[in-house]
Amino acid sequence: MLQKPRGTRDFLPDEMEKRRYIEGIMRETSRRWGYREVCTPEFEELELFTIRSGEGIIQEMYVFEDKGGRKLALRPELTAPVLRLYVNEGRSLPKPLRWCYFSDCFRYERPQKGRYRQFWQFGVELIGADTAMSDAEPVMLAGDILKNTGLTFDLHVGHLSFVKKLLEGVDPAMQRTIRMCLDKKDFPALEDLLETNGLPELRESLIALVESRSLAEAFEITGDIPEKSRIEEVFSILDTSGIPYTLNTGIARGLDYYTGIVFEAFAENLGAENQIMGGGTYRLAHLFGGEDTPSSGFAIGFDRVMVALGEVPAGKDLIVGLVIAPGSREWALLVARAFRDAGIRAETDLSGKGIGAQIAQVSRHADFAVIIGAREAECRMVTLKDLGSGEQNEMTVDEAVTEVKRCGACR
RNA sequence: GCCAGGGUAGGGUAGUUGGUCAUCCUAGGGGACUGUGGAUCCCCCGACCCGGGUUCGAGUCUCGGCCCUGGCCCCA
Repeated sequence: MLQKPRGTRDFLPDEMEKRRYIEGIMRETSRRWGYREVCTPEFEELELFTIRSGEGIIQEMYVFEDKGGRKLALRPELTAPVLRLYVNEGRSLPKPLRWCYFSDCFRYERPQKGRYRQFWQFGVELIGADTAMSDAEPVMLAGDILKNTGLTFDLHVGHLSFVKKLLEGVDPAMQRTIRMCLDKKDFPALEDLLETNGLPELRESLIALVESRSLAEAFEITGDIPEKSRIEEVFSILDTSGIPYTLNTGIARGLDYYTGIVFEAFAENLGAENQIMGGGTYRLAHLFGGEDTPSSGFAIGFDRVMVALGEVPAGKDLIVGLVIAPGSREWALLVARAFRDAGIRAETDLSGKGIGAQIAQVSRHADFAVIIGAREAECRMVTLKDLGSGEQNEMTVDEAVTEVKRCGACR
């Protein structure tokens, strides 16, 4: 038997309804902040993804050549495509641009809990603004979205300038290695690293910085830095907004295009892959042929959010099953139309069996049976049977629709 | 790429020191049943992950692969 490719998943209706419900919360929250949806191609020129990350990431992407010999890749993320879109089409739009997206991405990696080869990201990009407010907005929006999904999470916010200041003058490759240790809070490895590279004097200040829990503490360690007042303003906005967050000056965020604010969110019960969101301020547009443009954004690992949420009480549809006697089909179709026009999910019998068998069938999943037999068809009525209580009455279609809607409203 | 534990109908399971036609539950389909309930009864469908090896004989032992679940690495 054919199987789905490794690291991919099928979704049955029950699960799709939950996913759409949560997705809807994310979309609606973004809409309320003024973020409008964009969509980019499922695949892009390979170069779009290697241009800043190097050839190394090719082995973790789905790369292929089309019939015209073009080197293409299934998108492994969405920030680069969205910025490419901005450079191609968005430069003459009034700034700032507030964009969001919800799309699938592909990475050729070893699957594990919360990590799949096809996965969905919900993200936003705020392009063309460079103020404390524009630094803070995506952080606040990310917190708002995650909160509205009902998730329990920790939001960590940091700024790259602190660590950069302490590592001034250190070889860039070494800086990255050090930042990775800080990100993981792997202090033994950090000590080793500093020791063997003749930088032992950094040990105390770096560890103190990462452990610091207030801006004042952090600035005490780094001394004055040019971005100080901007950073203070951003965090003061976050404080004023009431969003719960933790200062974390150790956040490294994988690659180097982040410029200032960086933030991440973590959920429980996710095992090793517990990061559900990451973002920051960055500069990318110039790499894709645009002007140097300040931007800021984040992406949420949608599948991880779904895993972390566990059971989601997806709103159950109220279901009406139409029980149709032979000869009443014409009237039944009109009745079905009336229910559907009223927004009610109505399913007609397909078996052609007897009334009793149809009711038995319908009662397995529907809330109401609408019985349309010869008697009802003749006088243009229906019999509405509440499958919960067993009560049934003959009435007009309008009355039946009203009655079902009334029940739907009070559930 | 590495490590650990797994893989028997759609789901869940039994299978002895290797020995009929592989157990049971559930789900699914059909019927008993042409004006009223999810029941019951009957019938049907449906599996040893794949391949080599040992053996008279492999679901069982052995090796390799694939896949699943976690973890490491990485994580744009």
